[in-house]
Amino acid sequence: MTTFTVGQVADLLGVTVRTLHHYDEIGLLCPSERSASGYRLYTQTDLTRLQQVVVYRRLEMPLDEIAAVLGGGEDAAAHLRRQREVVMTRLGELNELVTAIDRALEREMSEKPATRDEMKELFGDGFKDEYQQEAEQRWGDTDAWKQSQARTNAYTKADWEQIKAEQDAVNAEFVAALRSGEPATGEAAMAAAERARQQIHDHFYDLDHDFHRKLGDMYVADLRFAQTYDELAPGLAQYVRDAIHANADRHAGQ
Amino acid sequence: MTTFTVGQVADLLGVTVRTLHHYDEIGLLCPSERSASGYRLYTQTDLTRLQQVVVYRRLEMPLDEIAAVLGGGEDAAAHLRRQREVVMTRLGELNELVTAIDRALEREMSEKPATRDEMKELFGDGFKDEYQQEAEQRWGDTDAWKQSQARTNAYTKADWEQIKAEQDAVNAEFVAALRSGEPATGEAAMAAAERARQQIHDHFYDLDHDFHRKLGDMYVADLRFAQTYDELAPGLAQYVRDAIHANADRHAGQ
DNA sequence: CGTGCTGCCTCACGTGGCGTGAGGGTCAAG
DNA sequence: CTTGACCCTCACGCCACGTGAGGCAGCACG
Repeated sequence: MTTFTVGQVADLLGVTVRTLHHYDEIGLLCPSERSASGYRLYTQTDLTRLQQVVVYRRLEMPLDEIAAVLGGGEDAAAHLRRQREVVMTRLGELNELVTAIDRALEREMSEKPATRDEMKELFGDGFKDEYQQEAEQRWGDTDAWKQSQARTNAYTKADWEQIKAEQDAVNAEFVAALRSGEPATGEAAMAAAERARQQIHDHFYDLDHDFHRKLGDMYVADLRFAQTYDELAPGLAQYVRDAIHANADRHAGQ
Repeated sequence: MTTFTVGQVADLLGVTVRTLHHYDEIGLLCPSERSASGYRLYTQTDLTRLQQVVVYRRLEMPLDEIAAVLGGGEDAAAHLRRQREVVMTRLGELNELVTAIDRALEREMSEKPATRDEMKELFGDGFKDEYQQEAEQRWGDTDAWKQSQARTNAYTKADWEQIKAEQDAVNAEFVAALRSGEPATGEAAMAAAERARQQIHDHFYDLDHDFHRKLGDMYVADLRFAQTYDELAPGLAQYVRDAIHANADRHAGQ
């Protein structure tokens, strides 16, 4: 029987000598022979087994699992099919990784996190430092505030543009509903209210229907909000507040 | 200034507390404040930095390199491109591995016709009896269907393995073309489309370019096909469809 | 027969990116 | 004033080896 020493095996299968020692240590692949002077001697059978190990290893399967599947007494074809499946899923993961990198690259190229000036340009008078400070004083120690700060901090200019667009869209829905003469308790107004809530929930902080009521009340009570709304359409602030309450009632009733 | 404790940060960014401790230890991300009692307090600046770290980590970049990127010049884009290449290389390796496994499988295969169970094992969810039946209802009275049935009945397991491998190879070509940024009307994409057609033609039923268009359209229209393709790469279904049409156009023009 | 040179052996510690306690302080709620 | 959920700092464990150190084995050359 022709046998091979560690070095030869290492060259043949593209692994290091240390790796073979390691596999021997943990009992994953013990050479079936030893020379008189203690040299490891690998037979053909050892080689085929090692071949399997190498394939599994390239799939980043942990060694104990490899030992398990090789010990399971399956035929070679079963191993190969299993290996194939593992490779394919790994391929999928790597594909996702590539697209993730691509997205990161894209963002790196065009849109670094938005600066304060860019925000002002976007939101105009609606975005004021002093207002920010006041808000922090009022809400600063709440979870919602922290969550909001954490998220918005990472938003890029593009993100903000999209958020702004969504806000405008929802506001347009409110205006349309109001203009059409539908009451604030109507289906369209409630749908808009729900979308408004969802949007805050998605982009800023967890917001349930109960807390949304308080926000709605504030839109009326706080002149700066009321003014912003009423500039879009007279009476809109109150209308939005009522729609929010109606929507919250509906979800509470269910 | 709003600050966050380890637990909050961990929840927000989906890492463990120990990881934050580790990043602090190695100096990759040290919280810029500490409470009187020694609690780590992370500021928003820390959060944005950590977010960068998390992103890079998802790309399997070692921590010291991440430190280099975040600490050194602003050349994050270059690093991302390098990472992309690394991942692409691994993708290539895995593709080679797949074909190697497929060749090994082919050798292992016996000559007996494949059973239904074996087919399922091979094609996974892509092969469903109900889908087979639906296909028969839709196409059962066409020549193509009969031809396909006649041929595939005689195929051995080894045959199926090879067909699957060929399919995967063609799909890989499409993915590569898509990734490279080449349009679906490009040479590589059209070549892949032609190979796809040729393959169906060889293994299943006579398929000319005109009918191939309809198949392509179905890849987009039928969610089951679209999903299978888009799992390989987002937008692949549409890309394949367009490549098929472009290829058909070319052959019609000649 | 000695002298190198290469290859093999066995310890045994190092590495990266954390996981997993141990032992003990801190903080808000009840 | 307790209780339970957090937080702290060590410090060792894990995997799959890498990387020597110190010492035989085997073969060619002088």
